[in-house]
Amino acid sequence: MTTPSNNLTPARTRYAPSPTGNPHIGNIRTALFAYLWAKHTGGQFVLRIEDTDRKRTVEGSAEYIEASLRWLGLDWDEGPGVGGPYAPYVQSERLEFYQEIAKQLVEQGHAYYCYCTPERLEAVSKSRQAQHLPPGYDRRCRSISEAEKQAAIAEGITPTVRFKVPLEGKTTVVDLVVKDATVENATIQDAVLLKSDGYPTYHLAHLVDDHMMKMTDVIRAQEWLPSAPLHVMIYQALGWEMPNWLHVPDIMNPPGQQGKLSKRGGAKPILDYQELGYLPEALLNYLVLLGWSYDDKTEIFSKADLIEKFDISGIQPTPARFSPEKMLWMNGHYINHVLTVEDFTRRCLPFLAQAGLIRPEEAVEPGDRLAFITAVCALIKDKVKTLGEVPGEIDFLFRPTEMLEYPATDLIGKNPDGAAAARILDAISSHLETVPAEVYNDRDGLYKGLDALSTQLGLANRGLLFWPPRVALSGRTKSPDLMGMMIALGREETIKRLQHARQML
RNA sequence: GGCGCAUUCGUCUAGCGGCCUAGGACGCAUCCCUCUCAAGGAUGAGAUCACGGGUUCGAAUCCCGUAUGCGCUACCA
Repeated sequence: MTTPSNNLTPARTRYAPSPTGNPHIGNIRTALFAYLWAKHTGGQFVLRIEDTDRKRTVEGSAEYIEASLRWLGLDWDEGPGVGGPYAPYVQSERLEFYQEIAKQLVEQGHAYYCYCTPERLEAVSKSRQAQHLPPGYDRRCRSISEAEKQAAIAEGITPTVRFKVPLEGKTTVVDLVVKDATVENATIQDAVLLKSDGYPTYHLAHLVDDHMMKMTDVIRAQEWLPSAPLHVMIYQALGWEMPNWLHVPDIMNPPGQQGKLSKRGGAKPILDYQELGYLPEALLNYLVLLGWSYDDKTEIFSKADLIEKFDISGIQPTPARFSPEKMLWMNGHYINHVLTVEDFTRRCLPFLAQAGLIRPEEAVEPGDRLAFITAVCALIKDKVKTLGEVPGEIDFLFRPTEMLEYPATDLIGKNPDGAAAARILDAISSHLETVPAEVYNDRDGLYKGLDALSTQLGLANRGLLFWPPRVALSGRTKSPDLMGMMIALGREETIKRLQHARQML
C-alpha cells in the first residue's frame, strides 16, 4: 500500500509486547518507530504476542494492545487477527518450535539440562553476593555427574535448559542507535532458555521467532541492551544470521519525577487518551518527537510525512522526558490548524453524545442536525485542545433557555449598572427583530449591524454592547463568538434568551 | 557491588572540527490584534554545550578520566 520513497532494503520489523497490562506511551513509541521504519523502507510491520510467562499474562491485555494499535492506525501486516506466512504469531501457540531448538542446542553442546531447584538457586545467588561476585547461577549442572542426574530425575525434577555461555572471550553487540556494547563473556549468566514448564524464556522465544519470521531489524527498548550479548552468542551457536539491533531509549517521567515513565508520571493507558479527546495523529506526532527528529525546525508531520521522512539515523540515544504540556499543545494544534471543520465535527459527535447533548443515534447519523452541529463545533474549533472539552464549551447551545443559570450581575460586565445592561439588551432585541433573515444569518452582516448599534447608543466601545448578550445567550462570561452563537441559536431562541436575561435585571 | 548505555536552554531537540557571539519547539514573560476566552503575530528571559584533562591552527563536535542519570544483574519480559 505504501510505496517506499527510496531504494532501501525493505525492513521487516515487529512489535512484540507481552500481554501483562495495558500499554502506555513508552511502549507504543517503540512500536511507532518499528512501524515507521518498516513502512519507510517498504517492508512489513509484524505484531507478535509474547505470552510465555503464564503467571503474568493478563486476560484481555492482548486485545487491549491490539485495540490501541488500531486506534493509532499502526496497522500490522502480519499478526493476530490478520495472519501471515509465519503464523501463529502468539508465542504460546509456538511451543514446539522453541522446544525443538532447545533440544538441538543441547545436542550440539551449546546448552545443557539444569536440575537445580529454586531453593538451591536462591542460596547460590546469596552466597555469591556475599563473596562480592555477580549474583546468579554457578553453572553447576554443566558438569553434573550421570549419577547425580539420575538421582534428580528419580526425584521427579523436571529440568530447565540453560545456554552454555563461552567462558572466555568478549562479545560485541553492534547497535544502530547506541554505541556498540562489548562485554566479557565470563560476566554473562548461563541463562535459562526453556523453563521447567516447557515454556521458553524471552531469550529463546524472541530469537527463534525473529529468525523464523525473517526479521531484519529488531527495534526494542534499551533495557534489553545488557542481555543483547547473550542473544548474539545464541545466534552464533545456532549459526543464524543476526538482524540489525536498535535499542531505543526509554521515555522518562516529566521533570521533577524520577525514573522511567510511570503512571505516577502521567502515563496513561493509550485508550485513555482516546476518551480524553486526543487525536491519534497528534499523539503519534508528539510521540515520534520523543527521541527522534527530522531537522532543526519541522515538527508537525502527517503520517504520510513520517513514513516518507522517518529514518533510524534520527533516533536519539538519550532517554527523553515525557511532557504532558507539549502533548496537549500538539493536540490543540491539530484541532485548531490541521483538522477541517467537517472532520472536527465528525470527531466531536461521540463526545457530544456521551455528554447527552445529542442522541446516540445522531452520533452515528446526524441527518439534518448535522448543519447545526457543524455550526456549533466551528464556533469552538480554535478554542479547545481536546475533543473532551467540546461539550463543556457549547452545551448551553443545546439546552433550553430555562436551563441557563448565572448571576444577574454577570450581565453587567463593564457597563455602569444593570439599567445600562437592560438598555443594551432591549436595543439588541429590537434590532434583531427588524433585521432581514439573510443579514441575520450572515456573520459579517450581523456584526456590522451591532457595531452600528453600539455607536447609536453612544457606547465607548463595542465590548460594552457585546457583553450583556454574551452572558444572556451562553450563561457565562467566556464564550464563543457572539455572532456565531446568535446564528447557531436562531433568531427566535436568541431573542428569547435576551428577554429572559432582561427580566433578571 | 558488578556490567552496560547515556550526558546541548526547565523540557523535546538542531548540531556529526571552522557557518555556533549554539538554531527551532513546548512552557514562561511583555506587547500587538481583539466582542470575552482562545487562536494568531512580535519581542524577551533562559544553555560558559555535566566537570577535568588531552588531540588540533581551531572542539558542543574526536580521545581519556571523573561525576551524575538510567538500565540490567529471575525458570519476568
